[in-house]
Amino acid sequence: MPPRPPPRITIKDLARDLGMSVATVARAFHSGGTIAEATRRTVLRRAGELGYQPNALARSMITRHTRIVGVVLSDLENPFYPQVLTRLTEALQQVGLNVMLVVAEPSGSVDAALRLLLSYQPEYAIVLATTLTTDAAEACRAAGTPLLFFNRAPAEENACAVVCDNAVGAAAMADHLVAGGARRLAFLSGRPDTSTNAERRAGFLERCAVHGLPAPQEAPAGAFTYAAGYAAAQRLLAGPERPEALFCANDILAIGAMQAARREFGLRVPQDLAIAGFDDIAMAAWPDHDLTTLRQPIPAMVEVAVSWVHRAAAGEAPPKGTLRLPGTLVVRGTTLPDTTSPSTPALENQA
Amino acid sequence: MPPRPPPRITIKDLARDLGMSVATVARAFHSGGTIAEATRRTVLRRAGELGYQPNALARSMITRHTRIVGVVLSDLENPFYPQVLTRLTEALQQVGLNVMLVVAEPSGSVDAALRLLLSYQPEYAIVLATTLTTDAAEACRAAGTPLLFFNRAPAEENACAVVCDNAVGAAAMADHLVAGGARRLAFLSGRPDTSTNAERRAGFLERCAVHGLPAPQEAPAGAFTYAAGYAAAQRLLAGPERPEALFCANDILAIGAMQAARREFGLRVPQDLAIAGFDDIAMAAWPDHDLTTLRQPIPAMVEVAVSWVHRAAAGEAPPKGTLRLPGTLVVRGTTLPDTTSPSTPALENQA
DNA sequence: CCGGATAAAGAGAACGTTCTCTCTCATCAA
DNA sequence: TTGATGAGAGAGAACGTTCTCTTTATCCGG
Repeated sequence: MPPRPPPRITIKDLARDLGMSVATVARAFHSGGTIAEATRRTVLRRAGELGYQPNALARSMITRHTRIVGVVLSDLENPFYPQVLTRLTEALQQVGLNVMLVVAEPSGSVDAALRLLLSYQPEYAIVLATTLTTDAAEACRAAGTPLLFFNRAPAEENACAVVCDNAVGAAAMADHLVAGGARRLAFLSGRPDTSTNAERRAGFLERCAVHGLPAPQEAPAGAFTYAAGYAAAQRLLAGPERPEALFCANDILAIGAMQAARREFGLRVPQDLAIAGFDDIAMAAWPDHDLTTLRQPIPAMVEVAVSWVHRAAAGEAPPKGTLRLPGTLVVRGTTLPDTTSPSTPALENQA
Repeated sequence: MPPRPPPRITIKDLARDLGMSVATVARAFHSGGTIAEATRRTVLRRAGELGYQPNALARSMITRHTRIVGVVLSDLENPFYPQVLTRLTEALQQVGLNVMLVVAEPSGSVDAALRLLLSYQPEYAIVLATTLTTDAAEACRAAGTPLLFFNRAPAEENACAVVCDNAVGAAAMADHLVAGGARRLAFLSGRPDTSTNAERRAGFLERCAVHGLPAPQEAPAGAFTYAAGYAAAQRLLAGPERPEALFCANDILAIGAMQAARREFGLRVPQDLAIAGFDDIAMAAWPDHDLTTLRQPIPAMVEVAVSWVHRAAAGEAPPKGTLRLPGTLVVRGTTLPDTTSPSTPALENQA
């Protein structure tokens, strides 16, 4: 048994110091309740002097609101997610919510960590960049913690998710590549078991069919990493029918693929091979990559997520279903500019 | 006032269901205390069926141990820190500690967020990649929360910190650049107010003096970003005396600088200009960068940090002072290989 | 001058645990 | 048989808050 740390100053100490009752002092710290303005000021001033601050744990016990939001995360190596995590955390902090982080790396340790998280009675759990096992999801349900999937559309019907509209974005990218003159397209896929990969692929292939093109070649990278993109592109480009344009399931893959095209095959991008990604991570805008991509609407996605969490903390039931927000096509130097007249079928949601 | 969520199942419910006292059920869940093995199994089985799990908040109230560790973070855009955060969080999870995240972005909102964190009575606060205001540090002291600086060596005497030995690492890099034949060296600095920048600069300049070289040129980037590195290198290389080797305060700066050298001046790296960084982020190993750098000993740093936190949770006083762990020189393609005989003064701590 | 509002403050229960005592009862040596 | 022993279980306080209820002080119309 670990020994106890020195006791911190409590509301009782403060009340005794001020010669007031505990109830009065407590009233000074939260909005409801009737207290004279002068008294409140006295209490707060003295609290500041003594360095007293209400114990959030004790408060949470009785209010049954912890103001804790769990964030479950894997794949922080993909530069897209640090950006998301930063913005999400900041936005939650802004409304007085605290983030408890669970890193769900490779093995099945997710469940243990999630269970630990749930024991802190988080008001919401935001799952970033990963899906949960059935057991884990069930544990959340049993604990009464609503789940919000961010950037993943889970298969379950009554789950709640915020994602970029991957299919529409991928279709827009198909349009752009075709408008640049490409006829032989290819798709470089990431982790096959992710909704992001599946939706981008489906949206892309479908749009290619609409354009009357042959089915794009496919290069499975298996993971959303630079190395996987490099290797997959190497295999693809060594094939007999080299594509003219390559759409990658995300930016990191695209950057890896581009490097493979340049180094291993001496190809010029975009003249010999147009390359495009998805996400618009910061790196995509660097001059050495200058990557055409589809920007995910992170601010909007974060805003939606935070507002749902915030409203749930106020008692509102979380919405069901998957909300798809439109991304933006960002044309840079790795694809050819549109040459055809804009006669391709109109497509919504690109702004 | 937000309405109360539906009540979760408590230890009382479980005790009533089992026909046992609350005390007996409680004993089944923690190691101390005397309980028959059969009883414990019965309790745990039924708890599993009913989905009961002890409320960590209530437990923390009485044990005075929250098993919460605060992690204060800025600059998650620098790819070095996601890696650190991931490993740190995983390691803490492994020993049953939970991470509460505070993002301290630009403005003075750090203090508010930190105060919110402190109200959850974290057992430790790990400050990553940033320093705290005096007020914030004082608030931690008053709250009895020990502070651990990670990758920052604070000026205060009695602070506790784990860092890479920046000075020794920078000196090793100076040796390497000199061994490659360079005589005109330069240093590209990041945020001037950070200990990492100051120590790397000092170690580098000092070692250059030991080699009898003229004082290196200095290019202030002002921030640890790609864009800042690009711009600073552009200014530096436009000057009259172009350096032969450029040591950058971190990898992101180096990658930006390298791109500026290639694009803006058509320089070949390393023949016309050798470039080196610090950190060894994943990107440094990519073939398009292939950056010589000094690898920070993240696993060792994390291990030390976690062991301190873990021991503090067991009641041990946190150590004072700054622990400097040696990094590793990683030679890649952006610097010339050693040409001189290894006659330079010996330098410790490079393994 | 009185009775009833109303504002302000106090007393004590409650939240869901763990901790400290106390009690019961089987075991066992003498 | 008896008393000491100890394992196992129960009762109730405690943690630091907020909530509900009650009490006290103040004001005002009639």
